[in-house]
Amino acid sequence: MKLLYHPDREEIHLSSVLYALSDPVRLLIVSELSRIGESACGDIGLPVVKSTVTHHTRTLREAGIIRTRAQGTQRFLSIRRDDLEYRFPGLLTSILEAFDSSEEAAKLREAARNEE
Amino acid sequence: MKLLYHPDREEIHLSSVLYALSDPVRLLIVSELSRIGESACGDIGLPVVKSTVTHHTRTLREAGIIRTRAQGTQRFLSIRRDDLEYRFPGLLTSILEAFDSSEEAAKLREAARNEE
DNA sequence: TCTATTGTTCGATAGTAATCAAACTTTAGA
DNA sequence: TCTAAAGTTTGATTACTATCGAACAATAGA
Repeated sequence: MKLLYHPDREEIHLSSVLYALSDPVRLLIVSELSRIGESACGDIGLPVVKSTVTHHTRTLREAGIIRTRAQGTQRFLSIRRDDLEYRFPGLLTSILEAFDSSEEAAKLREAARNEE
Repeated sequence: MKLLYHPDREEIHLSSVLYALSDPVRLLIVSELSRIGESACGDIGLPVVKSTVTHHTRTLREAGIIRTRAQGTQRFLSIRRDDLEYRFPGLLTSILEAFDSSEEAAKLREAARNEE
């Protein structure tokens, strides 16, 4: 397996983080990780196919938002809370609160349920 | 002159806001507006040509982040603080604090000075 | 060893976007 | 009425991206 690149704490850039979080599917991924904690890709209900999930998780990982840990055939994802809080205090919290109370989140979660 | 579209408070969406703020030049525009208050486009020192500024200010306006007021040949820009705070409490503050203390901001401000 | 599971890679498609230069519009003021 | 100033529009370029399906790789377990 390829080595999974994770940027150093100091190499996490605001514009990349905001870009990564500007996609609804990626917001849903992060919101779910925040809600249920570390999870395998496949355990997160998402309204897109596997290869698209890979694309999004790579975007989030390379932006420094999530950490990917390989175990067997699975990839476990978790939020890099400490690093994000260190770099951008309060940012993730306000974004997730806004997302979780949005219509957009509700619609996506429903789309994900219908895909199952 | 065309009518300038501004989304209603309730039509401001998180992903559009994050997308609009994921561009360094647009972050600089918002940061400058926050620092010096309402300003004409041309009074904000930016490292890009006029037509590109128009593009970026339209993106910010259509995302609901800034308001554009026409007066004479000028367009005065200001941040929609109340609407943003209502929709996404704490978000803009944490983004601007992160940006203002970043290397990225320093570099852009220097590039803008050299363009003058 | 064979197979099912989990996720990645690759190729294609269709859409979007950041940038610039050049031409244009609108307005203020001489 | 002319002209200069401030932005906008348009067209071109270049680059990226969200998505899917199909083929692939790696691993756990029977």
